[in-house]
Amino acid sequence: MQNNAVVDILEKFSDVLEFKGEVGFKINAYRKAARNIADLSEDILKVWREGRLGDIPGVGKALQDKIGQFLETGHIRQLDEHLRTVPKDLFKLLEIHNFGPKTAALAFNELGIETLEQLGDAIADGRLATLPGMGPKKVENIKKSLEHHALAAKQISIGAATKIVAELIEFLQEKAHDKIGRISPAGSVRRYKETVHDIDIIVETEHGSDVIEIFTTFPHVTRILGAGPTKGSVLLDDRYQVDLRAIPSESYGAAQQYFTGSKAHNVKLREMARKQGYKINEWGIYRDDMRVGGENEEDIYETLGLDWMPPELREDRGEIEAALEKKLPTLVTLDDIQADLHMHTTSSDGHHSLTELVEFVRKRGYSYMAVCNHSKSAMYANGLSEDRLLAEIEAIHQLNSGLQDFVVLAGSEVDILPDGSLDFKENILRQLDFVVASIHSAFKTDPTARTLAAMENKYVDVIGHPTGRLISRREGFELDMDKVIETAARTGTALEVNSFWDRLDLNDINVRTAVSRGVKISINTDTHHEKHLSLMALGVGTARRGWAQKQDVINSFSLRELTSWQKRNR
DNA sequence: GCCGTTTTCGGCCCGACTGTTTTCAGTCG
Repeated sequence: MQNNAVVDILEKFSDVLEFKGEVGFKINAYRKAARNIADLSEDILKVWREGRLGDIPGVGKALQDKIGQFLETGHIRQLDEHLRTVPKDLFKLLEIHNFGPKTAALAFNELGIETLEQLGDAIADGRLATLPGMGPKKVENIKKSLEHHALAAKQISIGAATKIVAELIEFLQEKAHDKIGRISPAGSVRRYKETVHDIDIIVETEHGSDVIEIFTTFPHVTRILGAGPTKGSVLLDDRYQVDLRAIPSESYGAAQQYFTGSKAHNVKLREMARKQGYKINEWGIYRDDMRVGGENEEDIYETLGLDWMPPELREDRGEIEAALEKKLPTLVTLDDIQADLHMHTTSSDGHHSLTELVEFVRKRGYSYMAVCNHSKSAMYANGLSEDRLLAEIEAIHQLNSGLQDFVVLAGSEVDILPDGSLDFKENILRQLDFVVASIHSAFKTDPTARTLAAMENKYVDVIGHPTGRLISRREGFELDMDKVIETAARTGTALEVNSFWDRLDLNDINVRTAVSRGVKISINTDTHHEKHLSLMALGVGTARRGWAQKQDVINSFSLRELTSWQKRNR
């Protein structure tokens, strides 16, 4: 799919326009179009070929032409012309904090600065300080940002971010318990975005300075970026930026709404407020300068005639329109989850024995689970031969006979082989209670056809991590998601939302398309160690971002419901 | 550059903070 490439080039185009001082609305139009293309689950090449580019919101005549040029030739003529007259490394320069497009343009025009090295040199020899409007503090801030740029993590995984948030909230509740009331994550962490840029937390307090002072003493703080009465900003372990905002009670809800975003959601909400004669900011919602709400988040939405909506929906992907029509989905919750259906033990590459794992899972309050160790071709993961698998099935039956109110399903994560066949034959599959089929090798060998073939098998219940992507390391393989979803719907095969922070596969967009077409999903942790069991929250967050409801999620079913859903029983 | 039960032209979200200013531009979220 070229979607990412199109998004990338439109963002570059908008950066160039901004550098050149083009009016903000035009710059915004490019960014808006880029964002809407990023939200597509379809291949943009297909959309273009079918002449439907104009159906994408924010893509008008001019952008249709430019996107078409790019898809046809790999270039946009107008952008290439612009690129001849901007710094060589413009996009890297613009990543430097405190060094925005105006400053970059000034530095380029006056000092010829085109690269990060040249910027560093101009700071060192004092030339940057000679620019108009440039004082010693600005130079110092740019210098620090430039140094920090190499260190800082570009994106933080949601797994790392939620862990940090939990630790920080616990820290503040302990050290500042007499000074704080409500406390909550905000920003993209609260929306369960798969990666986040920084971490936002808001706290209800009348003692902002004190609380922020305490915040800066959190053990992992390696740098204090700012600490005032309403906002503190720190760097943890030289990597993770965390912002804490101290908010008085009457504005807590407005601030929570405001800082949760997304930006696109808030912009649309504020446009709507304007039309209705209201104004929204982080302090409250106002009518003719009179505050009409802001203590609770619901105030903002309800004043505008909308139902409150879960943060995971707030991406301007139709949630505001749905709220207006009172048609918001009732999203699946962590409490709905009754089972974990993809877990490994020491038989293949897990850390716990069968009995240990079952104990850990029971403690989480589930009512059943499936053990799905790797199959024989997964050499690297100590995959089970037929004999070992049959022995494991027997062991699980033994275990079940001694359990009350809990059932262990004998399953397997069966490799989908390069030729599209499964790693176990039907005589084995038939003896399993549950089958996840996954691609683990030969990613370039027609993954779509192999996935479709696996779904035609009546013993395959779930396709594991369908696209094979690893968020920080590799793109998913070329999968025709449209065909996969169509076949999943027809055959009654579920698609996995693998909850590992580096997978989250399917992603939110694909979940949305799948459930809208009647495909079931299975939210699994792929647990190899007891500590992975809590990753379920990330999978549920991703499913919620894809508008999944309880009835869309097979592991929110009772065991009886699950069994009657399985295609082998239909 | 996009878009329309206010508009085919004239709108397009809002505020805080910082540093450099003597009234505001730039950056950020």
